[in-house]
Amino acid sequence: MTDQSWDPYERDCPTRQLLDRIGDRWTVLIIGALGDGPLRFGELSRRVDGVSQKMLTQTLRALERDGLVTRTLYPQVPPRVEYELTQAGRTLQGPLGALDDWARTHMVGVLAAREAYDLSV
Amino acid sequence: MTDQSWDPYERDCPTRQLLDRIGDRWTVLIIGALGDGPLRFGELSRRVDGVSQKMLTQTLRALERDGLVTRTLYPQVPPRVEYELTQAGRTLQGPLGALDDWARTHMVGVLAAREAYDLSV
DNA sequence: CCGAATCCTGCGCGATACTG
DNA sequence: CAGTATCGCGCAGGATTCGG
Repeated sequence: MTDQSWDPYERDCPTRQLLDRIGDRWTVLIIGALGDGPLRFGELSRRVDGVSQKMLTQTLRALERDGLVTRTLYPQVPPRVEYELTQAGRTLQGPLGALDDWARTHMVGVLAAREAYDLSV
Repeated sequence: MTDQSWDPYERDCPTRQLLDRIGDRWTVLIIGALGDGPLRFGELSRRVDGVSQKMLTQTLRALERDGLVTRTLYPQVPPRVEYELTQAGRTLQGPLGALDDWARTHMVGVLAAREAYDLSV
């Protein structure tokens, strides 16, 4: 063994792969919105304020592709589609919830630090 | 009170603010790299594989501005600068570590689901 | 109601070159 | 070693329009 105790962030490490996947503006918010149970397309777009139809569709497709969300089409007219977290998707709720808690606790301080810094410049 | 149990993701909620802040390719990796203790600029750029000088500087400045990282200049030649997590910055290690653990456990499955999905299309 | 397809723009970010 | 300055492209993603 070497004395290298730190495993560096290589380009293809799991952390990077996850970041590439959820590191956009909408994925985390959509997973959060689905946390309470299945939602229809329209309900989702209302809960995630400001998301465009295109990005909502695109993000949901990606989540479905990765096995984190299921898409269920009820063949009726008008069409009804429901999205729901899979088992795997639900395992993300914990880590994401921790981030959410951090945000509620610390973001005020961060914003204050930012203002103070700007004044000092 | 209303029967509205869900607090929607308004444009300025803490979650969104945090996401706007750490939702880029480098911030999370840099905080992770600083988790073991202070590091110099050059050490950081070696640990975070692929980060450009520009993005490393830029991200570190933003972290300093938000009170998550301190920058210490040792006036000697050649110059020596060390970056270190602040108390507030260290409180992020928990939530970020949880995400990291998730990635190590589940990303393989996600990648597999993705491949399966692509084949089925 | 739920999407797909197209067009168009901003700016994130990498590459490169230069300072103290 | 640790930055700053400038240029330029790629592409995420918003607006809009059309289909089932």
